[in-house]
Amino acid sequence: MARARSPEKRTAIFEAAIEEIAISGLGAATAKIAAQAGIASGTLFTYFPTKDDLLNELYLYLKLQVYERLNAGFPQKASLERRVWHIWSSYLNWSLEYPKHRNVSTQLHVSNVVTPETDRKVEQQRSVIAHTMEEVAALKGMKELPKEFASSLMSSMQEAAMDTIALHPKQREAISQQAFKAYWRAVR
Amino acid sequence: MARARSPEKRTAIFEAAIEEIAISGLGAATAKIAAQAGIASGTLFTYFPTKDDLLNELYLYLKLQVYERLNAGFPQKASLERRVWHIWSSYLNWSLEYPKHRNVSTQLHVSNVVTPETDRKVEQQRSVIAHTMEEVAALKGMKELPKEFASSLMSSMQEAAMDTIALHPKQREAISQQAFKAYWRAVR
Amino acid sequence: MARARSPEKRTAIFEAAIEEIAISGLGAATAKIAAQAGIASGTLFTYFPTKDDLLNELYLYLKLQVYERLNAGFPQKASLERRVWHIWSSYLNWSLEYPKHRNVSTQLHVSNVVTPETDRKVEQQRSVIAHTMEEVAALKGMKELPKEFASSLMSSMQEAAMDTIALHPKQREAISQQAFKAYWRAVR
Amino acid sequence: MARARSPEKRTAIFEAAIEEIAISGLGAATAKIAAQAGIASGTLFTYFPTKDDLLNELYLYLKLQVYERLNAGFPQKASLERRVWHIWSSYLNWSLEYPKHRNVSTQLHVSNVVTPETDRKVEQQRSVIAHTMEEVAALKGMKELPKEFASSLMSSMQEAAMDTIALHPKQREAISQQAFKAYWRAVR
DNA sequence: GATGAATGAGGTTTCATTCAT
DNA sequence: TATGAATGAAACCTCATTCAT
Repeated sequence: MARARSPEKRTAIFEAAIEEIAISGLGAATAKIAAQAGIASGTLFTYFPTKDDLLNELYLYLKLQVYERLNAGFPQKASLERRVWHIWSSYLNWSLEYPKHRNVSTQLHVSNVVTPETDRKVEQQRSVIAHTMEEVAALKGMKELPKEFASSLMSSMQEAAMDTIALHPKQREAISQQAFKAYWRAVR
Repeated sequence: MARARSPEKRTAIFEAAIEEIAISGLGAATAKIAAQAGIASGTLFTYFPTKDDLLNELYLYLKLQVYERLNAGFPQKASLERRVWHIWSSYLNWSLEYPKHRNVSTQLHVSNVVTPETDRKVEQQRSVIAHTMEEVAALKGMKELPKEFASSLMSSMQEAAMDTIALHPKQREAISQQAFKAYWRAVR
Repeated sequence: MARARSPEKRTAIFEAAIEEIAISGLGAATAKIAAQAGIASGTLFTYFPTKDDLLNELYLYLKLQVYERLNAGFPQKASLERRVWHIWSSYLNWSLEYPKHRNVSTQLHVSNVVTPETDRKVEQQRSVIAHTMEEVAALKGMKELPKEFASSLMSSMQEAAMDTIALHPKQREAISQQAFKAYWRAVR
Repeated sequence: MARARSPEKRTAIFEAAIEEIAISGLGAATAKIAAQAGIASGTLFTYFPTKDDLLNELYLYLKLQVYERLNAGFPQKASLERRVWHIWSSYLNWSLEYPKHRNVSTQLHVSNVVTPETDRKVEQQRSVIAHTMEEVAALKGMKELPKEFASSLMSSMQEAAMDTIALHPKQREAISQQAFKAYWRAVR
């Protein structure tokens, strides 16, 4: 499959897919996605051979976007707590800025369309935070638990924080900080 | 009088739906669900006028099942920590015993098919644990946060625990207990 | 097919069918007709073995009702014009009183569900007016035309009158009389 | 550019619909219509989004065909009687040449599927004959009646003529002329 | 490469009819 | 006899994908 010509169109398809999937779920019609992206329905298939391919690449697109955000301004030399706070707040802010992106990301995660191959590719991009999270996993609060738990715990606690922020949008910053403190108590 | 509508068949449809949705997602065909339930394709629609109705009632079915479990043997008079542990372990055990139920419950939760009406009905059944969770929300670790956070945090930490147990099934009991300790540190 | 017990229910089914067919056309569901008639859906089939049977008997029911109306007070000994006027006005009044009945009657007439057998039965009831209409067919205006034309002409001119009355309901009586005069000019 | 939507296929669908509806009524299956038109079942819906849309456009198609016929060779400058005769005979000939078209046109007219919107579009095409029919409405026989009656009367008398011709096809021309004379007596 | 008409399998839902109660 | 749950064929419509232009 020759890489398709216009990267702008590729991105437009992703953004259109996010829009449509947020409304109609993963059953969103490719024709609607194409229309929303401003291209013909057939054109979509010159960029992605299959709807499943689109969905997998979309998952990658969403995840990489998050990791790029985490990389940007990552305080390599700061204390562990400050580095973890960077990860925490970067992801939380992304989720709150792009609620549809997060929703679609979750739908894809829960569904069966994401292949192990795709999961592996995502995993490869985690390197930036992987080292930091390993340090967290070695802290007293986590050391009796498998090392994956610290990461899993962070994302799930962020879910909780986001749900709460959704109900009290004005207290966004305070909730983010207090929830992080709770996380830090749990892991330390 | 004609044949009465059988509750067994209703349940069979729910269980069949869980089976099929776990495999194919919310797009699972009603015809397949009916076949799996051992009834004719049309019969499904004498129990649920619409696929969306089925999905909403299925969500209720799943949630109520969990709440029943929590009620059973709830230690009303025990210490707060013991009561919270009951909630924690009851839900975790249910999820691990019925992984498909949990998966489907999550798919429904993330999707747009669950109506506010259904959500309200679910909320009504939370009374059992509501009181206990309010006590948790008043603890030092949570009192700076909106009161919904304590509940939200528990279910999200359970997600993390379950994900970890999925990777290390043999350490199930240990992970459950350690993760609960982490929760308790976070809220206390 | 043993004649079903309750004639009231039979009539209720006919009236319900008229109501439903006027709304949804001949595709009206038997279940809806039954519901409208206040009986269970299965019961309908103890009165009529088949939907087509119901439709045929309904056609008969509607036609006989009209002929009964014509018979009532038919001025056997009056002049031809007065007798024709009786037929004209009786039918017109019936149609205007029961517009749904007329509509359904037309739908059945145009469709393919009415069997020749049913048509023959209807024909048998025409005897009352048959003699009078034969006299009309012998008038100067009609004698160059096949004898069926005079009857056909009358019903079609009534259609025209009814359409016009529908637009000008207040002039009902005047239109009826003027249209009859036009008819009489055409046939005389 | 992609394949253009072909007017031939559109027409083929209309003709197929006429064929099928003449046999099975308005309940004729879209799949059967598509097969009869020589296209795939789904293709029908690229031409008409809905069965109801197809039916409405079909009604328009049938009506416009008639009006085109009336326009062709309309003797603008001839006497009123000759112009009315043109309308009379054009429509009658069309109906007799295409009995299925007429049958379907009637079924659609009686049914509830034709929207007011469609009726309005049909009305717009009447301009050709409108002027002539207004002259008829001003004649002595019609002047006591609302002006719509003259038109309504003509089409209903044609119905009568056609019914009679159906029984005596060999006398077609004679019946047409005699029936027209009867019409003329009625309106003059 | 881009387009969008064409395809037909498959999805949800309806419905006449049957039959256990 | 009356009931209405059960049936499954068939209806309408959607949609991923192909392919002529």
